[in-house]
Formats: sequence, structure tokens, C-alpha cells
Amino acid sequence: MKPSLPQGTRDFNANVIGKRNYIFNIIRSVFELYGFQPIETPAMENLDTLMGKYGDEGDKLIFKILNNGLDNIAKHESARQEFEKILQGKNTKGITERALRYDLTIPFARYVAMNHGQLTMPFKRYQIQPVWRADRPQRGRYREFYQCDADVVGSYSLMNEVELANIYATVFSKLGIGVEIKINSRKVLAALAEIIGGADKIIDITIAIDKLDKIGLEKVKEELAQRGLEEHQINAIEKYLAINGANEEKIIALKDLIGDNETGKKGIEEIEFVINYPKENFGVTSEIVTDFTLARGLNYYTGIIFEVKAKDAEMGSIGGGGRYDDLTGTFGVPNIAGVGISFGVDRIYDVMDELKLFPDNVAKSTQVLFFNLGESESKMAFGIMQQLRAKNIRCEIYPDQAKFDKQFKYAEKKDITYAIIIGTEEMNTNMVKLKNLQTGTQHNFAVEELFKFDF
RNA sequence: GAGGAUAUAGCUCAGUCGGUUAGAGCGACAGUUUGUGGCACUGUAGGUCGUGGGUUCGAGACCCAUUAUUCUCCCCA
Repeated sequence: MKPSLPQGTRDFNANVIGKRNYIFNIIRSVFELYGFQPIETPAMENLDTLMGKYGDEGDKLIFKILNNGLDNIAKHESARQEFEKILQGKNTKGITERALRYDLTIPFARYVAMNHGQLTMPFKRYQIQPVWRADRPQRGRYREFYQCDADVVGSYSLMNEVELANIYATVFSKLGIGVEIKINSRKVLAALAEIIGGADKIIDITIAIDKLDKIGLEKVKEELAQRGLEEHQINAIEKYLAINGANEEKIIALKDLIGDNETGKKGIEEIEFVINYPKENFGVTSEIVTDFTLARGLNYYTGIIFEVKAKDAEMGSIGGGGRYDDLTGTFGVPNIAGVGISFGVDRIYDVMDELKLFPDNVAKSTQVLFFNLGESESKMAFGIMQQLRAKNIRCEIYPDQAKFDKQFKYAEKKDITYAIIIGTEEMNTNMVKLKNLQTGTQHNFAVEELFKFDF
């Protein structure tokens, strides 16, 4: 059979892993710098845990796992009946009761709900693990991809939002990616909907205006009309969308429009806090841009929302997050507020690769290759190699006795800097020959001297 | 879920108007002094042309179906 990969999945070679780890390490170190601690959760969750948390579109993209034992003859009849429900688009435990996780936030909420008695609040955790979505793959979109999440639960303070924005700014500055950190509040969007008398249409409104920079004003208006908004409502939304300028100008204009609304007032205060707080307190603010068209698809957000876009690359968002005030409520533990952000490593990788932002030495390879020139020669080499390894120098020996040519080429392919050659001559004098393959220079060393060499 | 594109050697791709034995570059392997690599040269291996039908004297090429991949939309990281 001809082997192949499932759609939207990838293998990673050593070079790619090196670059990915470079990104992971920077994100991880910044998370820890800000006091977040790691947890991990299983690849699969009970389907109940995930369903209904991501909206209708999201639910469709959850990978479901077929139950085992459906071929058990004793259960054939009930299995057939259960499958009828599947054909009608319903989920049923009789056929599938587990699913691959769709994101890291809901599993985290499940974790908090199960462990809140033991957790010290506010609880700050980070999590770096793959997630799966049954989406159609395309540029920057995969069916298996990594998310790096940092969340704080058990605190309503907006200082958390400030910290998370700082994490975004710090990570992307370390990675060398120029970004815009877009910020908005769901409360602002809610206020807009209330004011134009379409509170029940808030989802339709946000979905439509979220597309503004992609499809333009006219198309957004068309879509609003299609979604049942009336003309005077659309005109009001148009005014809202026309807001632009620097952050301060935008906020003034926004106050003018929705500042009298109680929800709107709160939303504006939130945004002002997150923007202004770091200015007075050595934070990173230059990348934060208010964007009142930002909506985000996930329907559990209730306050500040974030989204990060790379400035110099055509790519969807490379990070996103926001505040959710009652995520554990659906798991029976009410009143735990939370706020979090997420990094899309696979997209960050694509952006960095395109902009050539990876340093040269990210992929660590072997430092020293011992040539194999015969049985007794390789024995001596082996002994020396073990002693170098004890000094944390990455070594390997060519396993077969082979021509120089072949061993040199092997070293070259693996990007190995040093070759150590031990032949009969060297063996008889207890010397080794060390060759730098990049410069071509070589020297003889007494074995004792070699151990002092700075590789 | 909707639409477009592609499928030929391990990889990237040529292959004209349908014509006889399907090509190149790269890679792999071997050799050009059995103790000094990268370069160069020589040679070798490797293909049921995605799969199944059809048209034709003749199909890698044309038609239909199918599968896979990829891009766009929806949605999203």
C-alpha cells in the first residue's frame, strides 16, 4: 500500500522541530516569567464536555471518536437505533461518547471545575498541547495544530488583561515578529446591539462586522440586511464602523455613540484601563490597537477580547483570547471568572519562515563525529566518545567501517562541525586528529588535551 | 457544507497536434589512488503516467467517474 498522511496533518523533520522548539521555548519562558504554571490534559474529552461550547459552527468541527465494541452481536439492535440518531445529525453516546479536544480553554475549564477545591486562586496556568479540528485545511490552517494558552481564573481584576497583553508583546518582540494586538470588549458590541434595538441580533451583528476589513463596508451592510437588520439599524452600525484614528480619538468617538449605555460605559472603561495602565507603569503598549470591529467567534467571551495579527505577512490571526466570566458554570461550579490568551504556533511558524526570522543555529545537531577506521581504532574512539559525552558534548561514531569519503559526507549532511579521526598512526601514539569541517583546519591532540578543548 | 486547480521516478517538474523504447534537474548508490569531504567527471538503480471505465488502429495526453492533494469561500489559530 502507498502510505499517506490524513488530510491537514504533517510530519516534522529535525530541522522543523528545532525551529518549532525555538518558538515553544520562548513562549514557555515568558509564561513562566509571568508566574504561570504548566498543566496538561488528555487528547480526548467526553463529548458532553465539548459540545455546545463553541457555537454551531464549532460543534461541527469537533472530531468525534467512534465507540469500541459496536460490533458486539448482543448490542446490534440498539447500535442500529442509535445510529439512526447520528443520521439525523444528533450525537448519541451509543455511538460516540468521546472526542478530540478542540481547544485548550474548555478542557481547562473542566479541569478547574473538577479541582477548584485544591487550586489556589487566582490560579494561573499555561498549557502547550495539540488540538484537532475537522476543518477544511488551507493556507495556515491544519487539522492538528498546537495552541499555547495562558489563563487566569478566580480574578476579576483587569490587571490580568494588562499582564496578558504584555505577554503577547514580549513574546512577539522576542520572536522578532511585528504585530498589532487588537483589543475590544464584548460589552461594547453588546451595547451597540442594545442601542439600535437589536439585542437579540448581537451574534448576527458581530459576525457581520467582524468581516469589515476583509469584505468592505458595502458587503457588510448587505450581510446585515440579509441577517434581518433594518435600515435605520444598519445606518447606526455604519456610524459605529466609521470610527477610526488613534486609540484616543476612537475612544472619544465611541463614547459619543454608546457612552450613555450602561454596558457600553463599562466596556469603554475596560478598554481604557488596559490601554492606559501600562503607559504609566513601564508596560509594553505600542502594539495595542483598539478595533471595535473585532468580535471573535467563540461565544463564551464576555469582556475584553484580544486578537493578534502579524504586520508583514498575509496570515489569519496568530493569537487570540479574552475574558469569560462563567466558563465553569456549565460544569456546575459557578462564579469563577477567567481570562486567557492563546498563541497559534503553527501560524507563527509559517510567518517566521516566510519572513526568515529564525536564527541559524536553532536546529542542534551532533557536534563531533568519530570516524570509524577499523575494529581496534573504533574501540579507542568509542572510549574517548563516552568521556566527551560525560562532558555534555554531543557525539556519535560512524557505526560501520567505511571510506573517508563516505564518513565526511555523512558529517556534512548532518551539519556536524568536528570530525575526530583515529587511525593506526594515532592509536600508536595515543593521539587523536581533530578536524574542523567548516574551516578545514586540523590538529593533533594528546587524548588528555582533547578533553580540555572548547567545542 | 460550496466552488476552482492539480495528480508522470524518492523530490521538483518537462512531455508539442493522440504516434513507436516516457525525459531532465536534484537526491540515492557505485566509481574516478583503500588516510582527508564539499567541486567536477563517469556509471547504476528507480515509473502499470493516482485508480476504474470509455473513445481510437493507437491514450501519459481526449471524455466520464472515482480517490487523494491543494487553494478560495464559510468558519477559525
